[in-house]
Amino acid sequence: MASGLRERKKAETRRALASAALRLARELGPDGVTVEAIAEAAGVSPRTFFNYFASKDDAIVNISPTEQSMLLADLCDRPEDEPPLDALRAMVQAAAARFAEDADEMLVRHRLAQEHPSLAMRRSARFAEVERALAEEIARRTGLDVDADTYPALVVAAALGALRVATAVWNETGRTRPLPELVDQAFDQLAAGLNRAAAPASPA
Amino acid sequence: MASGLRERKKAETRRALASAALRLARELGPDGVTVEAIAEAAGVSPRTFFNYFASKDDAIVNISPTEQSMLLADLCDRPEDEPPLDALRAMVQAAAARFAEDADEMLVRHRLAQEHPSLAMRRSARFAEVERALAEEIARRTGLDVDADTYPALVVAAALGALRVATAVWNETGRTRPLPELVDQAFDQLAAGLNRAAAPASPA
DNA sequence: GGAAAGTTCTGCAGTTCGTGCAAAGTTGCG
DNA sequence: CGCAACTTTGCACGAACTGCAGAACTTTCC
Repeated sequence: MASGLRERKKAETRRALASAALRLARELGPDGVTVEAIAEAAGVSPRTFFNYFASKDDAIVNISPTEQSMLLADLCDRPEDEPPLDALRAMVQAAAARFAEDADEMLVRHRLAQEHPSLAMRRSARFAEVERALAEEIARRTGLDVDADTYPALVVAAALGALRVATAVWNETGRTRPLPELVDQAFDQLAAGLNRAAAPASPA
Repeated sequence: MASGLRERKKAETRRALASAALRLARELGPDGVTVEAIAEAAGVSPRTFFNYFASKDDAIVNISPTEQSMLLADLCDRPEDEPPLDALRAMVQAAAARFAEDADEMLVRHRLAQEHPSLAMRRSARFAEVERALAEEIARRTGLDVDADTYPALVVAAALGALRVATAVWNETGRTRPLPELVDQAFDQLAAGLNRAAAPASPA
């Protein structure tokens, strides 16, 4: 079995490194923190840091290693004949639910990314890594060619954009509106052809 | 005036560096080429390289320094009362026309990015930098709050996604269909609410 | 319990990146 | 020419990241 002490220690070390990286980055700025400092704060050697994260920025951004495969798995779980945008909406809602669990860390990361665009870039780049796999699944379902038709990659890009935008608004507005509601609103706008906003609450 | 010899030399050095970076990256792989080699191929000192590009990857990807401001300028040139998605479509068409000018280099970069995801990440990250500015312009036009409403950032994300996807399909299919047509198809799909593909040529 | 096998951690050495600084070289202009 | 503004360059430096090989630890199996 694989649930031994070894697995637990690895997971804990990873969390310790990510958490130390985030804390130090907030205190000193992303450029003020070194890998050596992160490793020391987590109680491991600097060399070990690179057994867990490929780069310093990755540790700060900390896209969970399983988040990407979960996105794909959630999409594949949807019924085959469901319209692509609806299947993707469900997938994004599932991801949003996971985000809401670590709401506090998410907020810190969001603020950091606001001030230091390089982190925002790294973050969105992480999500772009799954785009290809998701687009291939949509292509398979629709019988289209992912390399020759615009639809599969486009609908995936729009869906991940909706996730990104909804999360940003959620963080920016201090969670006055629940994240699932924002995700739904974004997907409603996509489904409506993005023709101007469906006014959520027009001011007097 | 600023159109002296100095300006011309700077532009030429920049092109020499970018072109050397791309050629060497194709021959040796992105990791096999060093800044020192790029600088030598361009006939300048390694130190000078960093006066033109912030990183080695930036030189290979080479998003023209003016491309980002051109996107924003093209959007601002559109009439105020035009529907946002239509204004963005025109902006993307203008960008696509610029892309078509350097079609050959574009193709090499596309192939490199296919094989080395880190370059693709850097590339899309470059485009993400303008998202904020574009979203603010859309927010201004629609009277929405860019931080509190999903619509402005969402429609911009979808439009840039359409540009990215259309360009990818264009490169992938060997330019059998003109880029403007692919861009139009992508925007038609967005305007139609992404509800399955508007079949371009259904198989028998 | 204890040895063998498999893994993770760690130190070390080395390459490359990227930056600050100040001197040297170029260009623009009167 | 001669001064001002700008660009290039060399130097030094810290930090990122990688390969390697041995130490330390877990797991497994007897």
